[in-house]
Amino acid sequence: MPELPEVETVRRGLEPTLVGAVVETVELFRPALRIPFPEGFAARLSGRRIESLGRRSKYLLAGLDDGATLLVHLGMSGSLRLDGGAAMPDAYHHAVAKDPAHDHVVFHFRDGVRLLYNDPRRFGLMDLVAAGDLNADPRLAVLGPEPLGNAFGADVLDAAFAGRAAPLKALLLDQSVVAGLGNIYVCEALWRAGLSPFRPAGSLAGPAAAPAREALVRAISDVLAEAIAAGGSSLRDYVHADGSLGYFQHAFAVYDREGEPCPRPGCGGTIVRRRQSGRSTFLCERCQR
DNA sequence: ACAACCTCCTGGGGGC
DNA sequence: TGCCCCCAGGAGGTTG
Repeated sequence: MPELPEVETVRRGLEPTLVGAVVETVELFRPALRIPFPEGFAARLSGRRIESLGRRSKYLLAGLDDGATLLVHLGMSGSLRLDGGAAMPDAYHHAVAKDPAHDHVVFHFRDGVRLLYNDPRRFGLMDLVAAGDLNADPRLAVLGPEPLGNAFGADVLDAAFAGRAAPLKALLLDQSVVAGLGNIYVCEALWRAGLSPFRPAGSLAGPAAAPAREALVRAISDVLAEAIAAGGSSLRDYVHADGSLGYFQHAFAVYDREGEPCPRPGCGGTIVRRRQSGRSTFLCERCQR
Protein backbone atom coordinates (compact mmCIF):
# COMPACT_ATOMS: atom_id res chain seq x y z
CA MET A 1 0.00 0.00 0.00
CA PRO A 2 1.94 2.76 1.38
CA GLU A 3 4.45 4.49 -0.76
CA LEU A 4 6.95 7.09 0.36
CA PRO A 5 4.44 9.86 1.23
CA GLU A 6 2.31 7.53 3.32
CA VAL A 7 5.28 6.11 5.20
CA GLU A 8 6.62 9.59 5.80
CA THR A 9 3.22 10.71 7.10
CA VAL A 10 3.16 7.77 9.50
CA ARG A 11 6.69 8.56 10.61
CA ARG A 12 5.80 12.17 11.36
CA GLY A 13 2.70 11.11 13.21
CA LEU A 14 4.55 8.65 15.40
CA GLU A 15 7.73 10.59 16.05
CA PRO A 16 6.54 12.92 18.84
CA THR A 17 5.14 10.01 20.85
CA LEU A 18 7.71 7.32 20.12
CA VAL A 19 11.00 9.13 20.37
CA GLY A 20 12.02 8.94 24.00
CA ALA A 21 9.45 6.28 24.78
CA VAL A 22 10.51 3.06 26.47
CA VAL A 23 9.07 -0.23 25.29
CA GLU A 24 7.58 -2.10 28.22
CA THR A 25 6.30 -5.23 26.49
CA VAL A 26 5.57 -6.44 22.98
CA GLU A 27 2.73 -8.79 22.12
CA LEU A 28 3.06 -10.92 19.00
CA PHE A 29 -0.05 -12.63 17.72
CA ARG A 30 1.58 -14.61 14.96
CA PRO A 31 5.00 -16.07 14.26
CA ALA A 32 5.53 -14.20 11.01
CA LEU A 33 4.38 -11.50 8.67
CA ARG A 34 6.01 -11.73 5.26
CA ILE A 35 9.04 -13.12 7.04
CA PRO A 36 9.26 -14.63 10.53
CA PHE A 37 9.84 -12.27 13.42
CA PRO A 38 13.47 -12.55 14.51
CA GLU A 39 14.39 -14.80 17.39
CA GLY A 40 13.48 -13.26 20.73
CA PHE A 41 11.87 -10.24 19.06
CA ALA A 42 9.68 -9.21 21.97
CA ALA A 43 12.36 -9.83 24.59
CA ARG A 44 14.99 -7.89 22.68
CA LEU A 45 12.70 -4.86 22.43
CA SER A 46 11.51 -4.94 25.99
CA GLY A 47 13.11 -2.17 28.06
CA ARG A 48 14.59 -0.44 25.02
CA ARG A 49 14.25 3.28 24.61
CA ILE A 50 13.49 4.58 21.11
CA GLU A 51 16.08 7.22 20.28
CA SER A 52 15.02 8.14 16.76
CA LEU A 53 12.42 7.40 14.12
CA GLY A 54 13.68 7.64 10.56
CA ARG A 55 12.63 6.56 7.13
CA ARG A 56 14.51 5.13 4.17
CA SER A 57 12.40 4.52 1.08
CA LYS A 58 9.29 2.76 2.40
CA TYR A 59 11.02 1.45 5.53
CA LEU A 60 10.52 2.93 8.96
CA LEU A 61 13.66 2.79 11.07
CA ALA A 62 13.39 3.03 14.84
CA GLY A 63 16.80 3.56 16.41
CA LEU A 64 17.09 1.89 19.83
CA ASP A 65 19.26 2.78 22.80
CA ASP A 66 21.34 -0.38 22.41
CA GLY A 67 22.35 0.64 18.90
CA ALA A 68 20.05 -1.81 17.15
CA THR A 69 17.37 -0.69 14.70
CA LEU A 70 13.81 -1.86 14.44
CA LEU A 71 12.99 -2.01 10.76
CA VAL A 72 9.33 -1.93 9.71
CA HIS A 73 7.82 -2.22 6.25
CA LEU A 74 4.08 -1.83 5.84
CA GLY A 75 3.83 -3.91 2.68
CA MET A 76 0.55 -3.45 0.84
CA SER A 77 -1.90 -3.17 3.70
CA GLY A 78 0.03 -2.47 6.89
CA SER A 79 -0.71 0.38 9.25
CA LEU A 80 0.62 1.63 12.58
CA ARG A 81 -1.77 3.28 15.03
CA LEU A 82 -1.26 4.81 18.39
CA ASP A 83 -3.86 4.12 21.00
CA GLY A 84 -4.52 4.98 24.61
CA GLY A 85 -2.66 7.27 26.93
CA ALA A 86 -3.71 10.46 28.66
CA ALA A 87 -2.36 12.64 25.85
CA MET A 88 -4.67 11.05 23.28
CA PRO A 89 -7.65 13.26 22.38
CA ASP A 90 -11.07 11.72 22.90
CA ALA A 91 -11.97 12.29 19.27
CA TYR A 92 -9.19 9.95 18.32
CA HIS A 93 -10.96 6.93 19.66
CA HIS A 94 -13.86 7.55 17.32
CA ALA A 95 -11.68 8.07 14.27
CA VAL A 96 -9.96 4.71 14.53
CA ALA A 97 -11.58 1.83 12.71
CA LYS A 98 -10.90 -1.09 14.99
CA ASP A 99 -9.86 -4.34 13.36
CA PRO A 100 -8.49 -6.57 16.10
CA ALA A 101 -8.42 -9.62 13.84
CA HIS A 102 -5.46 -8.15 11.97
CA ASP A 103 -3.63 -6.46 14.82
CA HIS A 104 -0.58 -8.68 14.65
CA VAL A 105 1.77 -6.77 16.93
CA VAL A 106 1.11 -4.51 19.90
CA PHE A 107 3.88 -2.45 21.48
CA HIS A 108 3.12 -1.32 25.01
CA PHE A 109 4.61 1.86 26.39
CA ARG A 110 4.30 3.69 29.66
CA ASP A 111 0.99 5.25 30.76
CA GLY A 112 -1.13 2.88 28.71
CA VAL A 113 0.11 4.07 25.33
CA ARG A 114 0.04 1.32 22.74
CA LEU A 115 1.24 1.07 19.15
CA LEU A 116 -0.74 -1.40 17.05
CA TYR A 117 0.53 -2.92 13.85
CA ASN A 118 -2.40 -3.99 11.68
CA ASP A 119 -1.93 -5.75 8.35
CA PRO A 120 -4.72 -7.78 6.71
CA ARG A 121 -2.59 -9.12 3.89
CA ARG A 122 0.56 -9.60 5.97
CA PHE A 123 2.89 -8.42 3.24
CA GLY A 124 4.67 -6.21 5.73
CA LEU A 125 7.72 -7.13 7.75
CA MET A 126 9.49 -6.32 10.99
CA ASP A 127 13.08 -7.11 11.77
CA LEU A 128 15.85 -6.09 14.11
CA VAL A 129 19.16 -4.99 12.67
CA ALA A 130 22.05 -5.24 15.11
CA ALA A 131 24.18 -2.24 15.97
CA GLY A 132 26.60 -1.39 13.21
CA ASP A 133 26.33 -0.03 9.72
CA LEU A 134 22.61 0.14 9.11
CA ASN A 135 23.10 0.92 5.44
CA ALA A 136 24.95 -2.35 5.03
CA ASP A 137 21.71 -4.21 5.69
CA PRO A 138 20.94 -5.95 2.40
CA ARG A 139 17.44 -4.48 2.23
CA LEU A 140 18.75 -0.96 2.51
CA ALA A 141 21.99 -1.44 0.62
CA VAL A 142 20.20 -2.09 -2.68
CA LEU A 143 18.12 1.06 -2.52
CA GLY A 144 18.71 3.94 -4.89
CA PRO A 145 18.68 7.58 -3.79
CA GLU A 146 15.81 9.21 -1.96
CA PRO A 147 13.75 11.08 -4.55
CA LEU A 148 13.48 14.16 -2.32
CA GLY A 149 17.18 14.16 -1.45
CA ASN A 150 20.13 15.89 -3.04
CA ALA A 151 21.54 12.66 -4.47
CA PHE A 152 18.62 12.31 -6.87
CA GLY A 153 18.50 14.16 -10.15
CA ALA A 154 18.37 13.97 -13.91
CA ASP A 155 21.88 12.54 -14.06
CA VAL A 156 20.82 9.59 -11.92
CA LEU A 157 18.04 8.84 -14.36
CA ASP A 158 20.35 9.23 -17.33
CA ALA A 159 22.64 6.53 -15.96
CA ALA A 160 19.74 4.26 -15.03
CA PHE A 161 17.93 4.60 -18.36
CA ALA A 162 20.87 4.27 -20.73
CA GLY A 163 20.57 1.19 -22.90
CA ARG A 164 17.44 -0.07 -21.21
CA ALA A 165 14.60 -1.47 -23.28
CA ALA A 166 12.31 -1.86 -20.27
CA PRO A 167 9.37 0.51 -20.06
CA LEU A 168 9.88 3.75 -18.19
CA LYS A 169 7.40 2.78 -15.52
CA ALA A 170 9.26 -0.43 -14.67
CA LEU A 171 12.46 1.46 -13.96
CA LEU A 172 10.75 4.06 -11.79
CA LEU A 173 9.22 1.24 -9.75
CA ASP A 174 12.67 -0.31 -9.38
CA GLN A 175 13.74 0.68 -5.86
CA SER A 176 17.39 0.47 -6.81
CA VAL A 177 16.94 3.29 -9.34
CA VAL A 178 15.04 5.63 -7.06
CA ALA A 179 13.66 4.58 -3.68
CA GLY A 180 10.13 5.00 -2.45
CA LEU A 181 7.92 5.25 -5.51
CA GLY A 182 5.06 2.82 -6.05
CA ASN A 183 2.30 2.35 -8.57
CA ILE A 184 0.29 5.43 -7.65
CA TYR A 185 3.02 8.04 -7.61
CA VAL A 186 4.74 6.67 -10.70
CA CYS A 187 1.47 6.98 -12.62
CA GLU A 188 0.96 10.50 -11.31
CA ALA A 189 4.53 11.65 -11.95
CA LEU A 190 4.52 10.33 -15.51
CA TRP A 191 1.30 12.15 -16.24
CA ARG A 192 2.74 15.38 -14.85
CA ALA A 193 5.83 14.96 -16.99
CA GLY A 194 3.78 14.13 -20.09
CA LEU A 195 5.63 10.83 -20.52
CA SER A 196 4.14 7.47 -21.41
CA PRO A 197 4.76 4.66 -18.93
CA PHE A 198 5.27 2.35 -21.92
CA ARG A 199 8.05 4.35 -23.47
CA PRO A 200 11.36 2.47 -23.52
CA ALA A 201 13.49 3.94 -20.76
CA GLY A 202 16.50 4.12 -23.05
CA SER A 203 14.75 6.74 -25.14
CA LEU A 204 15.06 9.11 -22.20
CA ALA A 205 18.84 8.73 -21.94
CA GLY A 206 21.36 11.00 -23.62
CA PRO A 207 21.71 14.77 -24.05
CA ALA A 208 18.69 15.20 -26.33
CA ALA A 209 16.37 13.87 -23.62
CA ALA A 210 17.82 16.02 -20.84
CA PRO A 211 14.78 18.36 -20.74
CA ALA A 212 12.42 15.39 -20.46
CA ARG A 213 14.49 13.95 -17.62
CA GLU A 214 14.48 17.28 -15.85
CA ALA A 215 10.71 17.44 -16.22
CA LEU A 216 10.41 13.94 -14.81
CA VAL A 217 12.60 14.72 -11.82
CA ARG A 218 10.53 17.80 -11.13
CA ALA A 219 7.28 15.84 -11.50
CA ILE A 220 8.44 13.17 -9.06
CA SER A 221 9.63 15.66 -6.51
CA ASP A 222 6.49 17.80 -6.80
CA VAL A 223 4.00 14.97 -6.56
CA LEU A 224 5.74 13.47 -3.53
CA ALA A 225 6.02 16.79 -1.74
CA GLU A 226 2.38 17.62 -2.40
CA ALA A 227 1.28 14.16 -1.27
CA ILE A 228 3.24 14.47 1.97
CA ALA A 229 1.70 17.88 2.57
CA ALA A 230 -1.73 16.30 2.10
CA GLY A 231 -0.98 13.51 4.56
CA GLY A 232 -0.65 10.86 1.85
CA SER A 233 -3.38 9.04 -0.05
CA SER A 234 -5.98 6.90 1.69
CA LEU A 235 -7.45 4.23 -0.53
CA ARG A 236 -8.22 1.02 1.29
CA ASP A 237 -6.18 0.35 4.38
CA TYR A 238 -4.00 3.35 4.86
CA VAL A 239 -4.55 5.52 7.90
CA HIS A 240 -2.41 7.94 9.84
CA ALA A 241 -0.91 7.13 13.19
CA ASP A 242 -3.91 8.82 14.77
CA GLY A 243 -6.41 6.93 12.64
CA SER A 244 -7.28 9.86 10.39
CA LEU A 245 -7.11 9.77 6.60
CA GLY A 246 -4.88 11.39 4.02
CA TYR A 247 -6.55 13.31 1.25
CA PHE A 248 -4.13 13.35 -1.66
CA GLN A 249 -6.30 10.76 -3.45
CA HIS A 250 -8.62 13.63 -4.30
CA ALA A 251 -5.76 15.25 -6.20
CA PHE A 252 -5.00 12.25 -8.42
CA ALA A 253 -4.88 13.17 -12.09
CA VAL A 254 -4.92 9.63 -13.46
CA TYR A 255 -4.68 6.95 -10.78
CA ASP A 256 -8.00 5.10 -10.43
CA ARG A 257 -9.60 7.65 -12.78
CA GLU A 258 -10.33 5.48 -15.80
CA GLY A 259 -12.88 7.12 -18.10
CA GLU A 260 -12.51 10.59 -16.64
CA PRO A 261 -11.31 13.51 -18.73
CA CYS A 262 -7.60 14.25 -18.67
CA PRO A 263 -7.19 17.21 -16.31
CA ARG A 264 -4.46 18.81 -18.41
CA PRO A 265 -5.80 22.12 -19.72
CA GLY A 266 -6.59 21.92 -23.40
CA CYS A 267 -5.80 18.21 -23.70
CA GLY A 268 -9.30 16.81 -24.10
CA GLY A 269 -8.12 13.20 -23.75
CA THR A 270 -9.64 10.49 -21.57
CA ILE A 271 -7.85 8.58 -18.85
CA VAL A 272 -7.43 4.91 -19.69
CA ARG A 273 -6.33 1.93 -17.69
CA ARG A 274 -3.84 -0.48 -19.20
CA ARG A 275 -2.30 -3.71 -18.06
CA GLN A 276 1.44 -3.35 -17.69
CA SER A 277 3.49 -6.29 -16.41
CA GLY A 278 0.55 -7.59 -14.44
CA ARG A 279 -0.42 -4.32 -12.83
CA SER A 280 -2.73 -1.46 -13.64
CA THR A 281 -1.31 1.62 -15.27
CA PHE A 282 -3.38 4.76 -15.69
CA LEU A 283 -2.55 7.37 -18.29
CA CYS A 284 -3.78 9.77 -20.90
CA GLU A 285 -2.64 8.43 -24.26
CA ARG A 286 -3.17 11.80 -25.84
CA CYS A 287 -0.74 13.91 -23.85
CA GLN A 288 1.65 11.29 -22.46
CA ARG A 289 4.23 10.39 -25.06
C1' DA B 1 22.52 -8.45 -17.19
C1' DC B 2 17.95 -8.02 -18.32
C1' DA B 3 12.93 -8.52 -18.84
C1' DA B 4 8.86 -10.92 -17.98
C1' DC B 5 6.51 -13.76 -15.12
C1' DC B 6 5.10 -15.66 -10.37
C1' DT B 7 4.16 -15.76 -5.44
C1' DC B 8 3.20 -14.57 -0.63
C1' DC B 9 -2.07 -13.30 1.76
C1' DT B 10 -6.68 -11.51 2.65
C1' DG B 11 -10.73 -8.65 1.85
C1' DG B 12 -13.70 -5.81 -0.91
C1' DG B 13 -16.40 -5.04 -4.86
C1' DG B 14 -18.78 -6.11 -9.13
C1' DG B 15 -21.37 -9.30 -11.95
C1' DC B 16 -24.56 -12.93 -12.31
C1' DT C 1 -28.35 -13.16 -0.26
C1' DG C 2 -24.66 -15.81 -2.21
C1' DC C 3 -20.93 -17.13 -4.90
C1' DC C 4 -17.17 -16.56 -7.90
C1' DC C 5 -13.90 -13.98 -10.11
C1' DC C 6 -11.02 -10.06 -10.29
C1' DC C 7 -8.62 -6.56 -8.17
C1' DA C 8 -5.36 -4.25 -4.79
C1' DG C 9 -0.55 0.71 -2.58
C1' DG C 10 5.19 -4.25 -2.42
C1' DA C 11 9.03 -6.77 -3.42
C1' DG C 12 11.79 -10.87 -3.68
C1' DG C 13 12.43 -14.82 -6.36
C1' DT C 14 12.46 -17.68 -10.68
C1' DT C 15 12.57 -18.37 -15.53
C1' DG C 16 14.04 -17.80 -20.16
